[in-house]
Amino acid sequence: MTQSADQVRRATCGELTLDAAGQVVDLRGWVHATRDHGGLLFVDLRDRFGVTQIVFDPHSLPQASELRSEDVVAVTGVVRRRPTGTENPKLATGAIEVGAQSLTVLNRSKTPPFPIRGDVEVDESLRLRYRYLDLRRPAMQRAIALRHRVVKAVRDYLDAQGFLEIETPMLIKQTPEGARDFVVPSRLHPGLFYALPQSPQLFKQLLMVAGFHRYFQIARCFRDEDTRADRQPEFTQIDVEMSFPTQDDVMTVMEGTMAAVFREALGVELTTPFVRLSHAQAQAEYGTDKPDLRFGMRLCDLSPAFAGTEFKIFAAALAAGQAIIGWAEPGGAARSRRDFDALTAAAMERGAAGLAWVALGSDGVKSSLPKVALGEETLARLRSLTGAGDGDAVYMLAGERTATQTLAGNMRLHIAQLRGLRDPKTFAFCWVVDFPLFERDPETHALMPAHHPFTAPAPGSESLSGDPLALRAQHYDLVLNGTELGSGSIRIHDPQLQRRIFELLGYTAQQVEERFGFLLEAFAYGAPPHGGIALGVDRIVALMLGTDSIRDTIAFPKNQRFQDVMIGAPGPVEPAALRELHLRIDVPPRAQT
RNA sequence: GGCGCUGUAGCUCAGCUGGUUAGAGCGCCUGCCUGUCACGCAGGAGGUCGUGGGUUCAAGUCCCAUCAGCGUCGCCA
Repeated sequence: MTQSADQVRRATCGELTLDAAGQVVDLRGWVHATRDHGGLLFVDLRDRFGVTQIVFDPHSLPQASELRSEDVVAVTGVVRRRPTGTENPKLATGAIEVGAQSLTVLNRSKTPPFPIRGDVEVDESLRLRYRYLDLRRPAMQRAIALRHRVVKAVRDYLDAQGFLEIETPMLIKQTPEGARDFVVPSRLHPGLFYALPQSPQLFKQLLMVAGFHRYFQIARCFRDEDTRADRQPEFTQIDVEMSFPTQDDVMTVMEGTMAAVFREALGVELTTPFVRLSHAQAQAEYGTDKPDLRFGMRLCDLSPAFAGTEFKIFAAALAAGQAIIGWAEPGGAARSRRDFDALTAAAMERGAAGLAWVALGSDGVKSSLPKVALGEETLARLRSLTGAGDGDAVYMLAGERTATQTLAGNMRLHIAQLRGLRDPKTFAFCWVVDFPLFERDPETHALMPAHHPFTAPAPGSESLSGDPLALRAQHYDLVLNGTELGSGSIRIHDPQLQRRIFELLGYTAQQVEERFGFLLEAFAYGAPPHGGIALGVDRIVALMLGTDSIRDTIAFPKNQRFQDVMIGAPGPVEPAALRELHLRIDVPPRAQT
């Protein structure tokens, strides 16, 4: 009965087909399901590669009746064609089964706290508590495998384009600007601290100074910010930097990278080059700097259509120098009064004073606007400006231009959501370019970089003269389906220009020397013009999966409060460790958990 | 830190205006079953109703506090 070792083939649970019929195989895996028929026992054996049905004869292998879900076993047996009519087309291995000759239980499993089979919704905190079991479930197996293929496609593509993958340090120095740093005490240098990198930004620029020409890294980044739904204290970026590029060069490389990623990992062909929008155009037509281009409903300025209007609210807004922003919803005329009221309420929840609408129904025009405001001429202009036709609805919001565009952009997304236009299987990429170089902090009114202070001004803005807010930057964002995947820029390589930027941002010469002296010094030794970008891996994978949560793309994520409930992190450290580090804990009692 | 939603069996959930012994499906345990694959059939175990206090003759249900989870806003140059 027993086979000698060289006749037994090790196989995975996903590979056996009719071609293997007659072979004696050795399968190892987890007990996925058992179906005990008394005189006959079926066990679905599972590993990462699939599921294979094992058939036991309980008379010859009585211990098979003891098998339970998630036990780990080794089975040898003969691959055979299933009896006609009992094939399972849902299974890749469904044409065959393995008639068990021997069974070894390698390890028993307790009953799992939630089902491994199927994609049953389970409370996320429980999943994270038992992440190693959650990861066995099909959805997470798919997600982690997809993530692997994404990263592999990035490496393969960039390698072929002449990029070198270079690691940069995790223990670096605190930078007072930007997000809060995670901090690591130094034992050898009492009282001093390392910081974990928020990104490898300065190191990749130094790698360009070092002449590596094209660098990338799948880089872990750390930010000690407050919690947010779609945020993790550590996350992963595809970090890229190039020497001597134009903005277009960087964008072209990233378009190729994304095309390779979607082709290799998902089997989806992207159309390149991606759509490019100026920052101003994105704001005007979509009310955001990360537009969702899966659907239309572009915003437009309807102020001209209401010049001289008798509708007091619009007239007052226009007189105050404000704008009327509108957009058309195809098919929107079919909405009921109740629908329009609900949309109005949604707009007001978002901060609008109200929402005006016009339904261009085939049986006549209905509107929230008074008749005096909707003459033939006004209607004609609404149609021509928004592109609305019969059967469509036009919406209008009045107020301060930028805020109203933002609000309208919000409502545009809301309506698209209601209509199911935000299809997770459609991938609409775009670039947003021509960003301003600086913004003003709304509270302190301090000038701050729109991207970061290493971003080069656009041609025409290099002199840094005039209104700083009017300066443009060689800064570009990659956006997918209304989500920002990442930001990049051409960097400053001229130490004089870099110093002037720091100066404009309000740094003293001493601060610049302390924080960025090494960078400016490096630039003094023949720094090549350079530029790059960083894209969020977690987000890319989440969008490819159609999930809202980047936690579903990370094997061992932190929960919403940035804790790992499985290993219990963060946790206290031994008093001896604190003494060695010359640290004393001084936590107010209420802040202790 | 603010606001909102949710905590009932191992899991997913139901439980009305307060009223007998708190239910369902799945899972788990036992038995039966030779072609199932969401196997079937019969039986069974399993609950401090998040925690503490209050109102009431009576609280899973009402009130207060608190903890936890989720979501959201501030924050993320």
